[in-house]
Amino acid sequence: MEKLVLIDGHSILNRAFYGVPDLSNSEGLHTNAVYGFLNILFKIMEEEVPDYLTVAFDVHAPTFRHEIYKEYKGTRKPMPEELREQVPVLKEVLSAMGIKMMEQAGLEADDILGTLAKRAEQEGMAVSLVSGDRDLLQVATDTIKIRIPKTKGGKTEIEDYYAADVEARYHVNPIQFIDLKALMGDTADNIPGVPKVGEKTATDLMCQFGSLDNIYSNVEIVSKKSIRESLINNEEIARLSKTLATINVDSPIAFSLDEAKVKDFFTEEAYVIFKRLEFKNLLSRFEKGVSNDKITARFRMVEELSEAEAVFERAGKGENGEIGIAILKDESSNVLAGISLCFPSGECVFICCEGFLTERYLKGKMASLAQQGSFSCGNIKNAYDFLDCNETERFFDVILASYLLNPLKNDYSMADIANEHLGLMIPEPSQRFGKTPLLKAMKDSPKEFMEYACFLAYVSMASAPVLREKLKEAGMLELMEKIEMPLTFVLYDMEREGILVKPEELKAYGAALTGRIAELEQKIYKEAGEEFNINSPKQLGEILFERLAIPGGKKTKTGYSTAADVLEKLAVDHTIAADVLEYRGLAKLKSTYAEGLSVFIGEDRRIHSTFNQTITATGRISSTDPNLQNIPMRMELGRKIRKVFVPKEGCVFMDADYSQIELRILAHMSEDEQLINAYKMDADIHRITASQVFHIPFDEVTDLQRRNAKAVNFGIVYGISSFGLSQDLSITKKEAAEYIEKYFATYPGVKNFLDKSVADAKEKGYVSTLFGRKRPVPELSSSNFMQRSFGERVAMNSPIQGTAADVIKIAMIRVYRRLRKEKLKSKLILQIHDELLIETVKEEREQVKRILEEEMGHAAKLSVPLEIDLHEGNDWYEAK
DNA sequence: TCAATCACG
DNA sequence: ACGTACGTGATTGAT
Repeated sequence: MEKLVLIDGHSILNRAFYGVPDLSNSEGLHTNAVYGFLNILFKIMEEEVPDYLTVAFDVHAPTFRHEIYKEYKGTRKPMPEELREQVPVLKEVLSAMGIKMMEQAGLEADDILGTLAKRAEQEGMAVSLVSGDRDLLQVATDTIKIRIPKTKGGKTEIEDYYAADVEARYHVNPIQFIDLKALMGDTADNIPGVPKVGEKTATDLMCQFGSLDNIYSNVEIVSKKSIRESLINNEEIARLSKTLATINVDSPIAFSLDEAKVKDFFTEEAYVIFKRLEFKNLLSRFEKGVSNDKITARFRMVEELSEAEAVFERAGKGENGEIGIAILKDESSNVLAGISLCFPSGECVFICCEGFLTERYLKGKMASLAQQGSFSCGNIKNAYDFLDCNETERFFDVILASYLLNPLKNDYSMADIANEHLGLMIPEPSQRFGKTPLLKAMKDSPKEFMEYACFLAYVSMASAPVLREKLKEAGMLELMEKIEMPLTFVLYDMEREGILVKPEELKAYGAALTGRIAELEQKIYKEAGEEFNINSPKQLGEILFERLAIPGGKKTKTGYSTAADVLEKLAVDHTIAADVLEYRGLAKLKSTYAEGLSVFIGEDRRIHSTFNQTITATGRISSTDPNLQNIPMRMELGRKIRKVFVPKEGCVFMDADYSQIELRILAHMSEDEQLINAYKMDADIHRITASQVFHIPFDEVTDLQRRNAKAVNFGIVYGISSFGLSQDLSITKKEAAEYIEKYFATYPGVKNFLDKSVADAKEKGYVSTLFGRKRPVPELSSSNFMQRSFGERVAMNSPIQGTAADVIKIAMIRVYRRLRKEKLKSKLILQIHDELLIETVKEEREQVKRILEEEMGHAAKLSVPLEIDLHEGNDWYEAK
């Protein structure tokens, strides 16, 4: 039987766009959607080997659906620019590959596809219809198969539906599926449904009545009153929706099967385009061999002890260049799958953790190997369990390097580095193995796993010199070698140490909240006059602003804002708002802290957070699982949680935080004389600011003036705007603008510096810290005012916040090294942006205190002193 | 998976 | 005129 494959062009392109991570060629053209589309296309072609192929597109022209329903959106919902620009590119590619495309004014792709599918079926052909859109299910039959590609855990899996599969999944046949959709509606296409009817109800109705017509013929026997009424009141809508949802399988289309005949895709023309789009691994399809083959040919698996010995011996002798390594651990069980090594020659082995090659053996070998030679790998912090060695100078973390080169990405992967810095295309592990755990993947497909493991080591080896060169060019090599790399081991050690907590007291803390929460809950229900979910902003908004009709209207795009600042205003006149605020506060403490933290307490009664080094745009570190950088502090009740964090037996906590580090950095970077002098006075900086800005003697500054000055100081660091300041101080925009003007008149150097930062960012596209860390500011070239303003604030803030991050990182490394050098047992265990917490052995108190003062105080040479506040205590509460 | 909220610096 | 402070992460409810 001959076979026709039909593809819904826009819908698959759309899926590919959201399923494939951002990708651009060197011209800055986005290519991820086209790339993803081609991958799906090739996969389908390999599976189906069809005789005919056609891709259908929608046209930018109204269809009959718009004529009968003007709100109809069809598939023309707003498309992000990054996707829109890829549509013509895809068409160009398909045309070069000799693939038949169809589009016709007045018809949607659905109608073309449905019509062609039915015609082909009548001609006795098998049809596969590929779309991301479930609407097409209505044309499924025994010979027309609807194929819906899904990105499941990164892997493209295709769901197939013949008519029987539709029934199995939706309990209705393909024809009934139209009625089902008419009842439910479709937000994407702006097709209205019957209110109160969702998938569940619609399915029940269809099962009972069989069709929309039949439902309305017997509407009086619909059992649920609310549903019955909704159906009766919305009959017109339901019928209209049915018309809109019905695919026209009898469209007037001229179609020549001959043009759709599958030919060889890999034409000269296509080659040129693929090359321009930089689809390197697709290019290989034009040649005999695959380009990755040359690399993978030198990969091999090691399972024998003798072989492993030989590899380690060779690695131990040192090679002419860095050795790439990768440690493959199963995420959930933390069991070692194996280790891969890649020699500078490109020769690469995966040593399987099996038999005589035990975890302990491999660990020992790697640890001794780490004593000498140079290594590169990704996420080295996770490898230190195997390389117990803090000589970070010889190590190079390619993931970290790639973060420094562009700190704005959401994630960093070896596949990404391979693509960006080596021009290779290798699959992400999720694409190879889906959600299968590593250990299982290794057992299921050892060859594939070996290739994956070796690629990790290979990419580390091959990309390290490239990345090092790029860092050098960007002036960030020293930042990498002197700060980021040494910090990896400090963070590793902090994670390993963890912080001791008292589980019983944490539990008691949570229990103490429960009573009051229940009390408030009842009180709020009573005030509202009904029970509802207080945690739902949607329901709360409806209660406050509709049921109780409290003025204070809309704010967010989805509905009413019930954020704290809104409720605080309402609380003056309405007890319920005050109660909700209190409830929220307590609920937050209970869920996030009391209960949230307790699940992270280990068998050693300590919490081991993860400190992430490649998350923030500015260079700060972040803390997750759990986040120990946002433990309550500002409110007394919340602050009490800190009492459960305690030093171990024989220790005290010593906590040191920089005093206004960001403002001091501003003083230094701006070289503003007045501000520098202010800091040399060694007095309350906000009071000095108030005194200088408002021209009042220092001793006569009122609390209000000080508070205002403090807000301005904060505002400056955030990238000042009169609106932001006016919000913070509850004053008018005009008054705020006056404050800012006065501030700038007092500190002209600051104004100059901020202006220069923005101008610099506009010119170069990035801003830099004192230590050379860069942050790109792409928003500055946006045509959108909002985005551009944001870019300006970022340009003002990032050098300051980023330099502060650099400084404390330097301090951490210095403190860490001093503790080791002086052979102290005290441990650095937490960093909270401008603060370090040391679990200090009691006998070492004086030494640790001196170390903190010296190393933090001298971490950077600024034109103003770096002062720290030091506190000691028997728990974290006392030590702050 | 996203939006809203709120904890921290 | 546009409509906002900078940087994070966890929890919750709704889709």
